[in-house]
Amino acid sequence: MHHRKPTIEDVAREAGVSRATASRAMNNMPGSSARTRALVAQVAQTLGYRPDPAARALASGRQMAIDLVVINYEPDLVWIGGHPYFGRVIAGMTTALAGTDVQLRIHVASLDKAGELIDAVARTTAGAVLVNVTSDLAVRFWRQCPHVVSLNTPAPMVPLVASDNTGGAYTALAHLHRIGARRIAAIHGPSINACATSRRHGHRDLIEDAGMPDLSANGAFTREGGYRAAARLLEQHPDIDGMFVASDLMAAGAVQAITAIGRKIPDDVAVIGFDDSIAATCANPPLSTIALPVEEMAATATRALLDGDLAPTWLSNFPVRLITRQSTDAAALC
Amino acid sequence: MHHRKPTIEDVAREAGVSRATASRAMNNMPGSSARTRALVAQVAQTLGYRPDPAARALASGRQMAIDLVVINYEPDLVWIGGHPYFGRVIAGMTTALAGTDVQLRIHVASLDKAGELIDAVARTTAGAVLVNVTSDLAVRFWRQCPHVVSLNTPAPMVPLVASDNTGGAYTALAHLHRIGARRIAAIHGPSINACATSRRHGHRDLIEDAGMPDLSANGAFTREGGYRAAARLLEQHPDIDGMFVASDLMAAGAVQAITAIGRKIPDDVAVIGFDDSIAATCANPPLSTIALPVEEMAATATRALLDGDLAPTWLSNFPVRLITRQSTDAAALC
DNA sequence: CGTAGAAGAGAGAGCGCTTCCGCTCCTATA
DNA sequence: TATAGGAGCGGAAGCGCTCTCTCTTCTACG
Repeated sequence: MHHRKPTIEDVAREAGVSRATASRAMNNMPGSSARTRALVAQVAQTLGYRPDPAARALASGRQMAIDLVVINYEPDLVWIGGHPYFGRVIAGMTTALAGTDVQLRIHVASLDKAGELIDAVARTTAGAVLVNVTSDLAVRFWRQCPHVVSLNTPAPMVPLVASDNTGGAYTALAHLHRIGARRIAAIHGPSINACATSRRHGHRDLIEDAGMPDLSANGAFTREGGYRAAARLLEQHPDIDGMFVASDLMAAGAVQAITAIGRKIPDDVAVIGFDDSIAATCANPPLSTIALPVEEMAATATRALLDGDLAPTWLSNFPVRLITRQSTDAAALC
Repeated sequence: MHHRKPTIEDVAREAGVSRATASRAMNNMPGSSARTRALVAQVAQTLGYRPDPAARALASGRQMAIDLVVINYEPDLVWIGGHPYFGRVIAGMTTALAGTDVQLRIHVASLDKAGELIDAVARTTAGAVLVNVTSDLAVRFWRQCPHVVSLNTPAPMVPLVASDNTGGAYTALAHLHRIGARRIAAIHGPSINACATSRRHGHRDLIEDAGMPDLSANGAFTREGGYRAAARLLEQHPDIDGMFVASDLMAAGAVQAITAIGRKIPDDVAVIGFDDSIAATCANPPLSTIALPVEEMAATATRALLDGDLAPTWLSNFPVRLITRQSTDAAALC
């Protein structure tokens, strides 16, 4: 037994055939008899042979990989696990990649190591999707590797797949207004986040159009952030009858804060979230929200990468959709 | 301008140096002057040169990748996005991989394509973590590539990283019993799922020990499943004063069903979930639950793969932890 | 002025695999 | 029986890169 891991050469020698034949046999290619095929398979098995993916990729010229790069602003990596968004992105990319032999690789880094990661991935990737990557880092990536798409975060020159966050926020607030809410509070996300900023704009647009006061608070995109912000707002403005929350996770917290002080949802306070993530359906009552086609967006980005048709300023504004549940409509089904 | 993508050869020629020099310069290796380094970088830039990862991996012998294989039993791939578990697994693996130059690749397939995927990945991987992969498929994988760890699903011979699901369920039910619940209903997960089965055992153990009746229902691991099962149970057994639900996602649905008919949580019915996923904190009131160290388990599995110390029957039983929130303790902080 | 030593650059041998090309041999057909 | 066609296999040329070894040149010191 050698120490070195067996190569196809070893298999061929042991089976008494040529490398070419061994390769054909193991890959079930035409031009190899069932007999040899079995023999080679047998030898490979006993030798514990595993083809080297790198060598195979190099020789055959196929086998690409697309990279998903996620920057994590929170101190704890666990955040990734707690956030429903990434799973949806992965699901979308996986769908687009199904059937191709392109692999999906995941890279996550905290903000302080983001630069390193960006450079490392950009050097070697055949194409990448950027999630949560700030504008400047996205540009840095693009300069090293133009084969990249940013998800939801615009950056100069970098191809972008985005959804209509501004319009979504406007729609959400319009819905609250339509069902009669006039004292509508808003909880925004961190301004470092491009989506949060767009949603803020949608909010501003509607309250201007409807002539309503600006009752805003800010928080991190977490349940706790939503809870605290909502509690504070309710204290400052006891007459609030509607609440727009820029993320379902925060909205779930807001719902808890509202019921904790004995207000009824939606009768006393109607609440609407954003994202249509799992947090929206798990909240109690379930949250009306704005659905983003995250999977579809991720799939589109991936397909663009595969096809290579990335116009320099290519941009795609995915439409969002209002979902009505019990947090704004008591009669909605559960 | 050639059609073919530029190789290091092209860069070297264009820069008037040898391949070796170009390689050294671009990889910032010692033995190359700042002058050449700049020149080569410049040429590479204008040529749009991107090193071929496969060739590089082959030549250098480094660059591994670890694969995460997920089988999706639900009809819709979106499920992956909706389920908090996978994000946590990825977070754990990422943590373990940080600092190494080992890549993380993700593979997802539906049940009907699972066999193909298993074979394809097993043929080429340097090591894999199996999530949600049934026992027989895990064995099939292991036979082709013993460098594998199954997460939470035991399979003969396949190295396993599991948590104490049975003990967790017992603990959860004991907690309900301790706070005074005597008519405790249970909602179990699908029996195809190994975790669900273990939790079922924990439930059976406790109701036997405590001499309580078996008020059980089954459902898929979804919010809807939990909602329906809880509604049914409450109708059949109006005197229920506690509910053990085998997953937080289902428990979030159960909470909605309970409050929908006007019962108070935890005063009328105390509820406890399982997983400590995001669904637990988003529920209203927030759910007491059993926390699984999913990230830690995934990290352990990954490290084992990296180190290569996989004893054939290696097994690790991670302890679970009771988390108390308002669904069993009205006084708990939010 | 002579020589040791270091530093920079080039030649070339692989890494492990796929695949094109051509050879042999076996079978079916005239 | 002669021969075309095809199936099965081996030889060998790479795929694009890294890295060791060798050679050249340049600096520094006696």
